[in-house]
Amino acid sequence: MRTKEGNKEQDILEAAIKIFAESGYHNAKIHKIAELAGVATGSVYVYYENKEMILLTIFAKLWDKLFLELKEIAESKDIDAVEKFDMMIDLLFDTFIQDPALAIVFVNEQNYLLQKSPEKFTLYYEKFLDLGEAIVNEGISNGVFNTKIDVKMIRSFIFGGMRLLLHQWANNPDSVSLHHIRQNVKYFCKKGLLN
Amino acid sequence: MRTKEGNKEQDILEAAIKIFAESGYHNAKIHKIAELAGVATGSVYVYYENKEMILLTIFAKLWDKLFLELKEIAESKDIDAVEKFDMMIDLLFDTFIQDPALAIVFVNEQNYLLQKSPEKFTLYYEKFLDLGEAIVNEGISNGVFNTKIDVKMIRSFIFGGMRLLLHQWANNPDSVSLHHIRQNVKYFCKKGLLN
Amino acid sequence: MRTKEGNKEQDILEAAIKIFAESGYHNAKIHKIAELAGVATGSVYVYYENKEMILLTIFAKLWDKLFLELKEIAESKDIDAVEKFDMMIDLLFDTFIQDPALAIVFVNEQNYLLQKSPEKFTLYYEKFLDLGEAIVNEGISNGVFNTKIDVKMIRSFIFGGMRLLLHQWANNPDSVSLHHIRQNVKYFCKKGLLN
Amino acid sequence: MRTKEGNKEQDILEAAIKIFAESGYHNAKIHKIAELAGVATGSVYVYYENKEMILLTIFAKLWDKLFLELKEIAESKDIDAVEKFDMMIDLLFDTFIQDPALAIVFVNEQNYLLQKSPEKFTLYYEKFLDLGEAIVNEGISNGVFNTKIDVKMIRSFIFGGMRLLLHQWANNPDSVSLHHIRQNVKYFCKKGLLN
DNA sequence: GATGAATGAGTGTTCATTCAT
DNA sequence: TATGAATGAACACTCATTCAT
Repeated sequence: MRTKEGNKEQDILEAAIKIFAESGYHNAKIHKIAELAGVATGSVYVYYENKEMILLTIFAKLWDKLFLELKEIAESKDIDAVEKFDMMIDLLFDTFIQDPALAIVFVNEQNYLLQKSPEKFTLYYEKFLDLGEAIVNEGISNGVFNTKIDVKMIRSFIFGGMRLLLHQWANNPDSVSLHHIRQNVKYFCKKGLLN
Repeated sequence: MRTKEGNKEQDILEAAIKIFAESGYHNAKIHKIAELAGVATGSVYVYYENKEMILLTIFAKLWDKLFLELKEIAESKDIDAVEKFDMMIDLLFDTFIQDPALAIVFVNEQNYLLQKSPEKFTLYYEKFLDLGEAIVNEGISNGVFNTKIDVKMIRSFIFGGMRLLLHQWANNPDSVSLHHIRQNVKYFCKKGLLN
Repeated sequence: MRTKEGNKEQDILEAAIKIFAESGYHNAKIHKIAELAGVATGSVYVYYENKEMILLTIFAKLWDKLFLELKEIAESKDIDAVEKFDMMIDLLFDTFIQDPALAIVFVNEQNYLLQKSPEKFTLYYEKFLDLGEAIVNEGISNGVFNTKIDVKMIRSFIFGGMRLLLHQWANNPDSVSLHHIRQNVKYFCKKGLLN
Repeated sequence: MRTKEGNKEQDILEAAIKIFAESGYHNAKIHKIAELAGVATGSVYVYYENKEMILLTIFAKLWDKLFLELKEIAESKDIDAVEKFDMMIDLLFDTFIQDPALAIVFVNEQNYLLQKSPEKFTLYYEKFLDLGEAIVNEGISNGVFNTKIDVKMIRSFIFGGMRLLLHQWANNPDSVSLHHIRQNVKYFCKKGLLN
């Protein structure tokens, strides 16, 4: 039989990220993804049920990775809540710094997926946000973060703020230093959160 | 007095906001917009060059309105910077509270437009953000806001955070009180900004 | 507005009959039908929901016409059952003699439709067969047709026999005289039916 | 002894009959046939050149079998023509009673093959019909069947009639007794044929 | 301006067939 | 022989846009 040489499944996913980032999900053509991945058009459908499943897989893998890494941070015993918060911000920035195209797809298409197939999707990302919430709650319990804020709300606020900054950076990586963005976000958020 | 034609132009725009909110820009059908507006499909093209121009017009009007209202706030002599900041937050929330469908379109499609036709679009929205920046800078000059933050960055951060909260609210208006969101945002941001 | 000139709906149907007859329903291409009808591909879908609906419409019109004409025959007071039977045979032959392509489509695709969408289809054709059955029953009541046969069965038998003969004729109209076929069918069936 | 390979060839054929009966030839998927046969998709092509050859093989085997059995009947010295006719009808009914799926394929796809590849196909089935014709001619020579009918025509008529009845039965075997169908067909045909 | 029938380029998806192993 | 991953040509159907009236 003709066997997989290399990893077509992964090649297709990476090609899709690039094409989705360039043209947006709705204007991306399957045959362009196949071309970039170096496979035949039909092969895309050997690995993915349809176009939407490609997008869903991109997000599932992203959120899974983020969740697992944040989990390790959140469960560390010898790190205080403030530092954990810092590390969470770093985790997000570091993830996208390594793959700006992924950052663009993430920023542009997350809402679409959320509206189109919430049932397949919400889980992945709620789990991540829940961990972030836990970190802030830990800080509140320890008396370092103040009690006046609604954590569920602020976690979304911070997430949304970072998303937009990432978007601006991913579309024009040379105009701002990601390090600078990161410092500002940390400073601003911690000032808002600390007692 | 608005002529009959003027009404159609507006009817189409309002219908488009609803349809775009429901289905997303890319899945919205022109004939559905025409139907909802009570005009023939072809009439849409009497008033708008093409589909994208409808979306662009929605955003242009929105940002224009926001800009003009924020300008009035920013230019008031007898209001201090902190209060101006509060009023800016209120302006955004009040605008979208009156038209949740508009809020959804705004949140979901802003990025698309920004990427697709930045030349036609960026102006509108930069002008608004510039005013917001000016308010914060005023606070810094007056010594009430701290100097450690990069205002350009934080204006985007705050904007992105509010956008996501609005999105969650617009999709499920009953789950959270907009008043509650607003209080939290104000509290968190001012704590982050104040000296 | 661009109005229908001529009768595109009918043109498409006639083109479809020809293309279906030539290539069979499954190998017929919509764009070939459009081409033959002298319209754009998309126009086919202005008049017909999809490919299957074209086929269904062909059959619906055919059976409707046959039913109405047979009804007139069946209800005539001054014609005896044997003559009505003759006229029924003539009706079928005359219909297809006028449109051999229709005969081919009818013979080749009736089974497919019957299996694929019986709910939309059976009605039309059952009504025709019921009338044929009534004619034979009338002959039985009058004592001219014999009582040993199951009319429901024989009506299908005769129908199937005629269908195959029509098929052979439609595919090769010059090889046999339809008049000859008709005489034989009438002779054979009446001999089988008469007391 | 059948080799393993021989079994696969047969397994595929039997699976194809079932799948063709269920979905129709054009909607049948090769991979479904392979699955049902318990072989890999590619193996189908080890035994059959292509999809059409599978169908052709089904018919070739069927007509071959029918031909051989009818030949034995036709050549019997001590059976008269009328009885031979009866036996021919029985042969057809008995064949399909044993394999209703085959009956469905036979009825639905015979026309398609006839049109698509007459050169590869007509032979098989003409030979069978010729034998049937010979039986009727024998009856005519012997003076038991009447001379007014065109035998070539009536053989098709009878064949077409039986085909439709078989189709109705195969699709709904419980609604009618095949025995009953058979009696009616024999009675009707012989009455039509006899002097 | 207003209409809506007509257009036709465009694309996601299917699936018979191939072929390296 | 046997496999099943890989292929890519093919096509039904969509829909933004046009334009004759």
